[in-house]
Amino acid sequence: MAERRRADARRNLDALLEAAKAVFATSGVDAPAKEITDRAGVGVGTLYRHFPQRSDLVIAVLEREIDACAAAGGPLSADNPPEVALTRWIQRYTDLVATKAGLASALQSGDAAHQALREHFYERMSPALDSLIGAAKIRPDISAADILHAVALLSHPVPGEGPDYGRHLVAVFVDGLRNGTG
Amino acid sequence: MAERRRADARRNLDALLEAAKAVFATSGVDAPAKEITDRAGVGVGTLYRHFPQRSDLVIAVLEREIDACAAAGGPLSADNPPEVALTRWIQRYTDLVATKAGLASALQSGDAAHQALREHFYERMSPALDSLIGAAKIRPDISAADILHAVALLSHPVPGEGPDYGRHLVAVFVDGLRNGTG
Amino acid sequence: MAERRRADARRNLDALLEAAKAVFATSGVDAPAKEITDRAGVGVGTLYRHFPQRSDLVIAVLEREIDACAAAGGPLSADNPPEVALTRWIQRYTDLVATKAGLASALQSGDAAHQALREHFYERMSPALDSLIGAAKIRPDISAADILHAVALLSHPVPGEGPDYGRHLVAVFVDGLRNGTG
Amino acid sequence: MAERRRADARRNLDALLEAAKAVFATSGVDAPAKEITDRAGVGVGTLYRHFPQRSDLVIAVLEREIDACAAAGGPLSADNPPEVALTRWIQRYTDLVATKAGLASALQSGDAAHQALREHFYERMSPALDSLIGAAKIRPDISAADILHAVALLSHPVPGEGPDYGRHLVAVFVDGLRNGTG
DNA sequence: CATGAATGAGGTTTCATTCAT
DNA sequence: CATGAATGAAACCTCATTCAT
Repeated sequence: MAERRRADARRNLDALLEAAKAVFATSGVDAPAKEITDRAGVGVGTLYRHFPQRSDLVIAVLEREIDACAAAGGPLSADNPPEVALTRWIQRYTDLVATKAGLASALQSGDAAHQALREHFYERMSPALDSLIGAAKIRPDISAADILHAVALLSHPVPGEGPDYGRHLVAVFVDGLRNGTG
Repeated sequence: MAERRRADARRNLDALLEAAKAVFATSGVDAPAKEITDRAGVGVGTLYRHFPQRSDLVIAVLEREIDACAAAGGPLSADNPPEVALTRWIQRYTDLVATKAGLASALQSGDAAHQALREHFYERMSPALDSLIGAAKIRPDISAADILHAVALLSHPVPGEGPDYGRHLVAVFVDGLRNGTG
Repeated sequence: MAERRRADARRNLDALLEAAKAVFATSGVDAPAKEITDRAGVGVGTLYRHFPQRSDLVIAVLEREIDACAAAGGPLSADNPPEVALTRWIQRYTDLVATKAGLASALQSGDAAHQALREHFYERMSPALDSLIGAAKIRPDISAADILHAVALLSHPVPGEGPDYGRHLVAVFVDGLRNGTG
Repeated sequence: MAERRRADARRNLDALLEAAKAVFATSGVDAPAKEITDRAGVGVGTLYRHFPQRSDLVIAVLEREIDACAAAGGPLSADNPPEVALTRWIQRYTDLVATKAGLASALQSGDAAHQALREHFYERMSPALDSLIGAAKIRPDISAADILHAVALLSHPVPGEGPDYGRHLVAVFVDGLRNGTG
């Protein structure tokens, strides 16, 4: 009985995460709560029970992908020369930020509702990027946090353009990272 | 006589512009209309009389500075080698976008309410930057619009940081412009 | 000098009446005051000086047309057989009501502000219609006032339809007038 | 349990319908939403939840009576000769429109907010009247919709007169229906 | 633990009316 | 007498959030 309850709760939670993922992609992270709960087929109360703050939901939705991206740093630096590893990882990171509509703006917005997300995000990403930076040679006046921040900004989706546009701008920035050392 | 009345109207209009400038700086360009009118000491109707669309107000607040920035391109390219002129102008542009809180986000938001601002902005800035690009040698896969867009993104104010932070990131991007494809 | 002032005032008043006539026809009697004054090329204050209450303006506008319509009865009955004169006059009256969007409601509302209009309306129209009715043969249980009222209602403009629609319905009613006598 | 909640909701909904009915009768169908919700003792949000469009509320208020009137056509044509059935039904329809304040004006107003009401209304009434028209002989240039519209107009309540006045005018119109073109 | 109806603050926009010039 | 800028009440609609069931 208690198990059944837990199973139901789990199912609701999964439905919410799935729905939120889809809605965030189309309407951004500030989409109305109702849009998410309707799609998940649950009441709004259920959303608020599981995710009292909006960031809680955003974090939960993106957690796996954030973790996967952070974790990709190890294999990349094991299999590639440092510069290549860094470039590849930034590309992966760019794709993450560019394709998860709303992530970029949530990271950059001053909104207190996204504070927890920002903290979580940088906590995971900074160590991963730091070890890549340590191996590769980049200009010393730029930190991991700087890169994370800059790439997130440059990856902001642009209405008329596809995700390649952000990658293009990021490539210029990455070139600049090497350039300054010369 | 009619002059006197116009003086009153002018005073209100100035108060509105002043208030909007201040409010935009603290609360962004999407701040509630009431916040602006209260600060200006006028009724909401007065705001809507002068600025029916939100963009109209944003444009009015920033117009002089936008125009001044665009106009600075000529003297800069007359007095400096092309590369220096370009760099200096981008610095000036960075300062504009970075210090006018809300401008950066208004440019990047897909919000229809800011469409007129975006058009006005790019109409002024693109020609100015285009002639600087033509003289300086930069990678050919980047247009004036790309630079305007990227710098606006990188200049997004960051809560904990001063305006130098944006300049720092922009400097890296500008270094990347000089590279071919690395 | 005083004459010049009076001439100017008269011109403004005429412009207001002309503008109100046009605006009432398209936007109804509750159209924004600004719409009328803009069309007249005067300030709103001028409107309020001449017509402190909205009904004052409605009355002034409609009085002219009512007088013109009532006056048309004489010539029509002089130049046509009685039945034709009646039909033609009702057509003219139909056109009056159909194009003045607020006349019917002003006549029908219990509003004391429109009392003067109602009195004037029936004072002018009833004799005109009465002499036309007297010559033509219609059922005796219907008075001039009944016809004026019914036609005004049937002439209410219908969004999707042209003025012919009202004329069509009125034609049926007019047929009913003859029919009842048989 | 869920039943209890639904009972509350039902009570609110009934209160809204009751309040709307009363308010429509005194202030017309365009009365402010707040006037209705205050009278019902609920928040505005509750009104918008149940009736997103103004027409939805108007329809809900009048639905039963509209349906009852439409349904009366069958029995009438079963029990009476065609002409009598048509006349009786139009009388019944006249009473409906004349006594439900606001219905007549909502039907006639061009307001987009009442579009759905008009559609609902004509969807129900047209078939009922059509079958009565088919049996009775009336002039062919008049459709069911024309009659519904004309009668609604002629039934507009007149301050100084009772409901018989509208019936009188409608009777003339109905007589006109039997004529060809006179 | 889930539900979803209810709330009501909050934002926008429109206009009738006043009144200083 | 004319002007039209200013006012601010009023209406609309939307959601985030609560809480009784």
